[in-house]
Amino acid sequence: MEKVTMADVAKVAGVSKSTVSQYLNKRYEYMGEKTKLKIEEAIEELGYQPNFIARSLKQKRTSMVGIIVANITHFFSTEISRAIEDFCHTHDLHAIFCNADDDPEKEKNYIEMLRAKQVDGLIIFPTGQNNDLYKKMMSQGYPVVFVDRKVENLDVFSVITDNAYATSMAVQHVIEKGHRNIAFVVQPLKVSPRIDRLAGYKKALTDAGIEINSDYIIEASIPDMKNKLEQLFSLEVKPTALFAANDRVFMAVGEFLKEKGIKLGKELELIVFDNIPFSHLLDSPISFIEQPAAEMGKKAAELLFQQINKEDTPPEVFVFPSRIV
Amino acid sequence: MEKVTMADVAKVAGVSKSTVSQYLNKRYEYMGEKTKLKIEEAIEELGYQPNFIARSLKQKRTSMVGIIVANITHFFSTEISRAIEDFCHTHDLHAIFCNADDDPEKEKNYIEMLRAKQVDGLIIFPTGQNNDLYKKMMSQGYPVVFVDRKVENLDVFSVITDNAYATSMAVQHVIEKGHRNIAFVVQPLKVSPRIDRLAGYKKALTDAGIEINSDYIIEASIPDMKNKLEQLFSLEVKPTALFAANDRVFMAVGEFLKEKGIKLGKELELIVFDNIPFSHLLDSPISFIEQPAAEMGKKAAELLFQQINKEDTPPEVFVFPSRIV
DNA sequence: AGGTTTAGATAAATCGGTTTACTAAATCGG
DNA sequence: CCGATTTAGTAAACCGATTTATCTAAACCT
Repeated sequence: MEKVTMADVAKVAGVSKSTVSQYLNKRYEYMGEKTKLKIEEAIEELGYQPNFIARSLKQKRTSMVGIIVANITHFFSTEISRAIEDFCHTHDLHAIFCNADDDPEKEKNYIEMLRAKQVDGLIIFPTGQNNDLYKKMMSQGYPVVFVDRKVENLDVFSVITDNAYATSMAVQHVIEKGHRNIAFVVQPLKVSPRIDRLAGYKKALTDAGIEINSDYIIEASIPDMKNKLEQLFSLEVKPTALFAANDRVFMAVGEFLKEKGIKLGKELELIVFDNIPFSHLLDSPISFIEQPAAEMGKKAAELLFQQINKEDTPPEVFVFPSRIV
Repeated sequence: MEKVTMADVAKVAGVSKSTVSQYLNKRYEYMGEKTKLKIEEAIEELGYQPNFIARSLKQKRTSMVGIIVANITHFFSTEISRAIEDFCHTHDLHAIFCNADDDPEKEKNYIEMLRAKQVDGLIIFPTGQNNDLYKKMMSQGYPVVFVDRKVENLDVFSVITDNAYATSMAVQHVIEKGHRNIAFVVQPLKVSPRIDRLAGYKKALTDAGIEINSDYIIEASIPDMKNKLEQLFSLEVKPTALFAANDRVFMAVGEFLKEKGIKLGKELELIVFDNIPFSHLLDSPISFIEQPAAEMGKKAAELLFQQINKEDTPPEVFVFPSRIV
């Protein structure tokens, strides 16, 4: 395979390892022109490629950051990831993405493996179920930023959206259009955005003096969703509007409606909380709440970068506004 | 921060570093029960986490593989990535994803940095513009698998779809429906799938005895596409069917049609080559050619795994069938 | 008893760089 | 011309593990 090491280069160039190292690190302060050239040539001749692993071991710094995404096929996540990547690229950091699949076990696994790999910091879309581990990292002063979801009782940099507010505004909007029977469909309330969105929904109804009807609130996992929707739409008073709390819910609802032949717009008004790639191509009149994924990703990366470079500021939660489209 | 090393554990447990190492690597062959326990306790007490970097340096093996994706926001890519990730996860490999943005410079950059990081192998969606570098890797016997695109004159494991065949079948299908004026829209013909799809389109027309009209073939970058489409739809004989060579093209075309108020189905038949997340929710009658992303990703990962484990088989190209939906 | 196994553990070399402390030669001011 | 300073380069320690060759003490065998 390949085994050219710094020692080989040194030998060929007729200098010491140290000098080659200086050269590679561009410490030219005290270095003769001829030496520089000789090293350059030797590197060229041997096709030498430095070994990052060795360097990292000594420097205790890998220039890598880990990103643990809850679901890599979720469009919002890839948008954020993309932004993080861009930032890292311009700051000489390398991003490693992992997919935790919303599974706390996997999340734990990845956190541990990334730390074992000595990544310089972590950006996490937390499952929220690994509190001890989170706390341990905080107390060790390890650089971490949480994205998309907040975790209670934890002093950590976070980047989220105003889930409750945006939802409440959107629902209020629908109420103003004359709707009274508004359904809210959500996956199990395990993470903060879902909880906050439900809270926003309830607030909007309450503010408008509409009673909250628990029949209209569906909390189910994706496989169970169809059944629950079946129930919802066999109520004697059917909903005239429906709020899908995220894109997966939207997909499930969309499939269901298509199957049942329920027409959007006339029979049912639909609001979706999430960025959807082809949303503007859909001709149905669906409202979307879009989160500023790019800005959020950039911010998260910035916050991590600051921590890695020991700019000591107390953890803060950054809330970005979502907008209704 | 954190600085517990194996030496610390050894000291606390009252044994030598070597023994601790054996323990961690589960070489229990010659190890007393009491020693095992002492080490276990010491690790627990100190909260010791092994340093992967150090291990990798010695073992010359990082258990990491790099995946260089052409475009991370491309749904097809994330589906493949997901499958690769799954495979790696079950085989104790860790996947690092990078986004080359279809930029040969970035691609080169990432290849070099991943190799410097000593990843055990690479799965690449190649830009096709770094032939020297590809060749170098091949000649060094470095484990590599190409995905989605093939590169000429290069003996390398590849996983692709039958682009020409699938396109040709789809176009044939449209011809059977009675269409004669079929447009083909594609981004610059820089990578093999685009070229092959165009070839498939031409073949279907020729086979059906339809003359190829170059006015109906649009090759443009996404920003230029709108203008070109404008031209296409101001021809005196407008196309009645349109083949979008991938999802980006589809988006551009979709936007254009929406703007112009051109109705799909009646005025224009649309065929798209690519997996689209919400395709089944669109009520317009669009045909999609879907590639078996999950299988392809798995296969690619398998091929890489085999190479890493030195199972010597000559490079092969695996062609997966796409299906029309 | 004396020699051979064998179980259990270890010292030391190694991986490929970085970094520190040190030396030798060249330059300089007076 | 001498001592001080600057310039150029090096030897050796180090980072935190793995691995090999070695060692010891007890068990085993005639």
